[in-house]
Amino acid sequence: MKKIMIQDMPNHIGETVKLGAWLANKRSSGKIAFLQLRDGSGFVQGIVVKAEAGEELFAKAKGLTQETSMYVIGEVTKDERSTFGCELQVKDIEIIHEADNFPITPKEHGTEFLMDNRHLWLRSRKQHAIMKIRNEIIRATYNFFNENHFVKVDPPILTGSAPEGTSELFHTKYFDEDAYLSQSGQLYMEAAAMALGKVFSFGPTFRAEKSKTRRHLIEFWMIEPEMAFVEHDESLEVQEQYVSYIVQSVLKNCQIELERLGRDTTKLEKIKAPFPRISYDEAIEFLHKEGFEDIKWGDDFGSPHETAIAEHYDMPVFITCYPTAIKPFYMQPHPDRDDVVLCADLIAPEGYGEIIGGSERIHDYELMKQRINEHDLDEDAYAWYLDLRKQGSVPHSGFGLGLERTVAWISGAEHVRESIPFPRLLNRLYP
RNA sequence: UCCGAAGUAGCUCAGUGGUAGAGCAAUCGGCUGUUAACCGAUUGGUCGUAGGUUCGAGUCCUACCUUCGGAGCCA
Repeated sequence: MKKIMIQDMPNHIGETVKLGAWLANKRSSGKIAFLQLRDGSGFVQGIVVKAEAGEELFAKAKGLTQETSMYVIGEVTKDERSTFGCELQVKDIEIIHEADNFPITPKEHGTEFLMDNRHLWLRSRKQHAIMKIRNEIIRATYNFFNENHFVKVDPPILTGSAPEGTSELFHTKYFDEDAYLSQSGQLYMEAAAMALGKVFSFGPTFRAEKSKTRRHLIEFWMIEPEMAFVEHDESLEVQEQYVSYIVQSVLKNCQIELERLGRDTTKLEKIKAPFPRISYDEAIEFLHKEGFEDIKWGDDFGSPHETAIAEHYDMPVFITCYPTAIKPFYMQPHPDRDDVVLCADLIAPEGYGEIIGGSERIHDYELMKQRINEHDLDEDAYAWYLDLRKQGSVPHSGFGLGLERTVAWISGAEHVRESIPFPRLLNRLYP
């Protein structure tokens, strides 16, 4: 007998097959039992009719506890009453392991309880769907960059110096030296771009910030492309094409998941390049018109400001050319004015916040050296980075996309903690 | 760190100073097409912790602990 997975069942209509599955839930009456089965690849309903299955099998089916693992043997039938299109007429059940008091019942639960049981919560339909969408975004990312001739490069996670002086770093020991967990691979990716042209990284990032919002994780995953001979405007085009590509991939390949999450896909269908662009200057003017009187030119935007701007569009929006003073040291100045830099943040719609931060990087040696000193950074720690500007330096740009915020936005999750399997939060290192 | 909210059964919550409650889960029974199935019964409590006010505190007061949401910071 053929052992198959639930996702392949539509190709085996009329055949008797064997499934390895867990019991997600069950409903039963005196003469018929409905087993909600899941095997990771999908969910399907198993039917046990007493008259056909016999007393013994029917009693066994009725007595199954939630999340019991088993092999189920039965005939695959087409049935329009099933949302999946087919069902399994159960002929035999071989219990592998009986689950004992599974804590996540079919009713409501609070987030704290669910997070304490994250290792089990992942089995639920909604979490399963979000993880599938996360996977699709990762798959689409590799596809997009491979199709566009980017090379994947892995920057180090243990670093000896701070890439940006601002955020807090996780400190650790590297034998007798001090070391820090990476909060961005960007500087290394710049070196890689000088070797391979167009590169991208995908890896974990660590920020020891005491942030407690639905948009923040202590450990999160970032995709950081870096492109030689690519200037600011060209980088924005790559960004909007990339984001459009992943949204369209999810729409195409995760229909069941989006439906299960109740996501309004009409909003996602509109996401197609080009995206609107608004300069920092225009954004300040816009905010004044919207009644944010306290903000003045030179201030950084807070999250209410970003949301007000994003609400004005049904697409992600670029906010470009921020004041030099509130941005990191490595950003290229605007060619026509000294007080702003060639950078852009991409703000997702529906209040999901900034999903991309990017910029053109300074490629002039003297200017870079000056900025390092202006920011009171240790020139010796950045010697290799400065050296890149002495050996055939070229204009280049790059950006970083936060995976979890993107997953949360596309899947419609309330909080980024649901968009990563085991979130690391301010007060959570377990499970 | 600051502002706000919360902590009562395994879970989600109600409880107006006077006998500790419901729904779900679990257990038992009923029901032939259920979709968080339904119906009946049973089991289940150190009311976050420590003090105080009161004849009497889950309820009022004080302190502390924990959690959640938001701000700042950022992707």
